[in-house]
Amino acid sequence: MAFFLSTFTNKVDKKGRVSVPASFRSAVSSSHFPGIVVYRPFNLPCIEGADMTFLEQLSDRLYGDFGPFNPDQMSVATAILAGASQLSFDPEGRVMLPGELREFAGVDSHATFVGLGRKFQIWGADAYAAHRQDQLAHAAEAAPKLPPFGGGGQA
Amino acid sequence: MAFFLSTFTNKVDKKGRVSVPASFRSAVSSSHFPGIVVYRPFNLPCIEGADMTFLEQLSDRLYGDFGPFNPDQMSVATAILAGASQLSFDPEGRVMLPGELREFAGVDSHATFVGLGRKFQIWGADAYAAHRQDQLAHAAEAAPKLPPFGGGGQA
DNA sequence: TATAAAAAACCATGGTATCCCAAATTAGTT
DNA sequence: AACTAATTTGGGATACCATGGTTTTTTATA
Repeated sequence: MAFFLSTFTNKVDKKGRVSVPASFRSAVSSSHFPGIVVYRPFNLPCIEGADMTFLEQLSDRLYGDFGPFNPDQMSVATAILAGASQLSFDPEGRVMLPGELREFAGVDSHATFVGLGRKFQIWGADAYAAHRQDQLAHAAEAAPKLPPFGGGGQA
Repeated sequence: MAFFLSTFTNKVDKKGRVSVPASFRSAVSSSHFPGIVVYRPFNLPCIEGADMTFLEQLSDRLYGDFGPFNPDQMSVATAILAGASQLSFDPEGRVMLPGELREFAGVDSHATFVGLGRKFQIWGADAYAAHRQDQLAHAAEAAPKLPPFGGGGQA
């Protein structure tokens, strides 16, 4: 499955197109759907994205464990899948971000792509600066509280 | 098998025709039956749909899990399979929703297609807004109870 | 068989997204 | 520093999609 690293800020043109960072594009290129999938996260004012495999796994896992008619499963499916969009690349590697998500995340002239491993986030350039400060401060005190990783080593 | 994402609201014209979102159409195009199958769900005032493969798989699973003469199996089969309709597309990609289901779901001037992975729902535009609020609230408390899946957590 | 009603095919249109080509910027090399 | 390659950005032309209406075919009814 795709893996996303690093941070990139690209322009949003007046048609609403944004270049997806080249390294993100090559990360999803081997996926079933050659593009990205974006959705609205529960708690943060940003756009979240991943490759299609990520969402298919989520969906199939939910259906598989509970059958297609479990209320808990359906609510999570509705929350994430219903608000998600498949975005395919144009020949230059750009996508069109859905207007609803752009508004929600406050992405207007610039979009900041933030690699977070199996998924990534897209922020309005200004909102991200503040968010990053928060996260750095929080991480310093959260890290010692994490349980040990399975293999004994650390990432 | 077909995979449905995102939410689209389309108009129902006075003849009862609705455009099925293009991405849903291409999702079912490789299926055995080149159209959608709709049925009345158990608990929700909406129409549910999927591709033919989904229903076949549901049927196989019912028979497999319960045997072909189990009362539970029969009631589920009767509820879903017996009331299901195959809808094929007109040359422009529209279908006619069965009147009975439209009434049941309160679908009149607009139909909201909600992608939920392997299946989707069709709601009256107004009823869906309320439902989505419920689902988001419910999902927030249901999500932590779900088992983790590969990739390191959900939104 | 004739007629009405319904369903299906056909055609036309506005709006939007996508493609295609080209320029500008950035990164990497020699 | 100069050159080359890759990536990002911009804009005009094109294709696609949702929608509305008209005509033809089918089905049901008298």
